[in-house]
Amino acid sequence: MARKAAARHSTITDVADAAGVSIKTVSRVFNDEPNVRQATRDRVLAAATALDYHPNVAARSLAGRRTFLIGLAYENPSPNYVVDLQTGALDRLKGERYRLLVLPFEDAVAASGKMQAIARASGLDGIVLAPPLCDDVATVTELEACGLPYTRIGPTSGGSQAPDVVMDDIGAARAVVDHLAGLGHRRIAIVRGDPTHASSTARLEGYRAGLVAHGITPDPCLEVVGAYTFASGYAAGKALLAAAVRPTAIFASNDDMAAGVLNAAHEAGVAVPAALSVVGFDDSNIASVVWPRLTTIHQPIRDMAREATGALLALIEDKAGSAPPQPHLALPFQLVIRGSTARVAEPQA
Amino acid sequence: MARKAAARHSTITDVADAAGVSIKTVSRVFNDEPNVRQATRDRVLAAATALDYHPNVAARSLAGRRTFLIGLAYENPSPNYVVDLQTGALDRLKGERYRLLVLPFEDAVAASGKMQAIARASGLDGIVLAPPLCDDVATVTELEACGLPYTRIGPTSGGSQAPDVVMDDIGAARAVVDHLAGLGHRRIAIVRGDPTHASSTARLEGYRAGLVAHGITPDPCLEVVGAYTFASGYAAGKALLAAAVRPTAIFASNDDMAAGVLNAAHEAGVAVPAALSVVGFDDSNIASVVWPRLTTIHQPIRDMAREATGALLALIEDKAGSAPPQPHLALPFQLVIRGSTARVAEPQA
DNA sequence: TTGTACGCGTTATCAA
DNA sequence: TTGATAACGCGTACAA
Repeated sequence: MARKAAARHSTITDVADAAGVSIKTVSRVFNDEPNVRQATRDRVLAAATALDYHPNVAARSLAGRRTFLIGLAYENPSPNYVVDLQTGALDRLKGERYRLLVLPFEDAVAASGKMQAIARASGLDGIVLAPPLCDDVATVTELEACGLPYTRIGPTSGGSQAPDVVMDDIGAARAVVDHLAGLGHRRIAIVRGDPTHASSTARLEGYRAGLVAHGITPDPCLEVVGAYTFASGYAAGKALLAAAVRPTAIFASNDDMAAGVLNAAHEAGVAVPAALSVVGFDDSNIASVVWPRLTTIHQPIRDMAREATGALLALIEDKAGSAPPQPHLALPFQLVIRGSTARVAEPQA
Repeated sequence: MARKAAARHSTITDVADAAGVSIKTVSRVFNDEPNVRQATRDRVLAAATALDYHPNVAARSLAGRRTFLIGLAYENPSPNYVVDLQTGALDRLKGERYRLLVLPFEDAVAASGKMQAIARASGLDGIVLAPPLCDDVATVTELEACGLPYTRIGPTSGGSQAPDVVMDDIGAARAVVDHLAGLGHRRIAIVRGDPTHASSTARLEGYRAGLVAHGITPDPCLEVVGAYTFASGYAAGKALLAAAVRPTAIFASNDDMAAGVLNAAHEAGVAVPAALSVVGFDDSNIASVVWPRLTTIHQPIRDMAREATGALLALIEDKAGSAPPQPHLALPFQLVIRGSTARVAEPQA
């Protein structure tokens, strides 16, 4: 197999010569700078097309001191969530010169303190931090210190000047409890997410507040810890359904765990939603795919990623040092009622 | 908010000065080149650490004529599949200097013929082509012509010199039918995938061959076209179950569609697997999350992506022009039997 | 509106 | 085992 010796690509000089102009003019054309006569511009473009010229990314990066590369850092076990994140970011980048590097981490601890090194090694102009890295203190302070532009998706912790996009997790969890209580449920259990994720705590808080608002005293026995994975939800469901007094409703802190609860219920012969209501969180793909389809909180992950990416671009382009236009953005959640919740069978006193 | 003027990073020159050597020596150290005395190497490394030196990616790319960036191009509606693909590729890249750019396409047609431009605009050293782009003639011939290194995951079409990693789709589909026939099923339906994907055709072929091998005549009424999406599987399931004579088993060409079939069955009050067996394909996350869990074909997507990425690296590094060591690799599938299949209720003559 | 000259931070060549 | 120096292709002052 003869690998052809990849005929050297034409450069800006070639185009300049062919068009009879200086390289600076070619540069102007390709950077949409003003002060180029239309005729000249056309000539350059024609020459470029004829020569199949494409600006060399590396040279541009070196001379321009920017790589047009941004990173998306996350640590999440849910494929649906991850793809939504990526889709949102990529969406915003469409039509821009920026490219996206995905940076999945096994666990946030592994990334802690190494983000700057990673950014430099990868040549990033900026980073979008998704949960739970957005709440990692070491990462945030490091980024803050080295001046690398970054934005955060769904952070809970403060201590950062960076723009972020959030959703009201507490309010959303309350809305879940409202819905359930409205259906007559009083023994409402929660399956928490990974405790190291701030969202896990926020949802627990909203859950408790919701209960209290409905005159129900939070019961520690009804709060079981999961890990945002299907398996952890399954285990939690099994445990909850094996209890002497079963809950009539289970609120899982994400859809994957809710699916696990659903499976546990099926195995135990507990009918959903007739004998047990189940609620998820995220409205990821999985929520519409299990049976019955999950009542859940729609979290606008794509939109959040899109906005966070947009804010990052603004930050990067912002040479003047003027404050970013939208430092903190809150996107609304939405309770999506599907088939996994119903009026409680035997209302309890 | 005072954006700090990002104190200029130290360069190779700084390190060279600090270590009392030439920049070439520093370069040698950072590129693991031989012929550097250990003492010198240590001195350089110490200086680099002290100065917090990180090689500039852009400069390396420009001078070295390689970006250490590879692309992963795909067009797939299933998040699970996509994440598996990415994970496999990233896996292989771990510890390497290469970085990964994800290139999702809305539809292969949009990418057709533009791959080279994209590669150049993104500064790619090479590309991994996942289905269905791996079978796009325009893309392959274009890549072949411009000499950009690429490898393919699961291609069906030939006409390419590039290394690829495949799985025996036909054999896998036959194995599904074998399993079903072994359980006494004779009215076995298939939900096909997107007809523009080569895998769809291969699985259909294996399905038919399997039937014939068991003395069953393929029935066009039992072959319905889907699109590899949950919704299409749901629709297909509804149609199949509404027929006068129902199939006793449905083989969906991927898990997402199988989940759709499952939902249709639940809605129609058809018990799975008691009254209907359902089989998926891929063994993606979704297969273990629905109820009952899906009997399916485990497709080693991560492994395939890992191998294809490895082959790409070999191709890129291969300056000598020697033939790639493993041009075509076939990875084995595996039939995973779970709860969605069972012996047929009323065997038919 | 256009062009000249320099620098960006490496790798590569060749000599020492 | 090391080093001087020329590319690499493009952006940016500054000049014309």
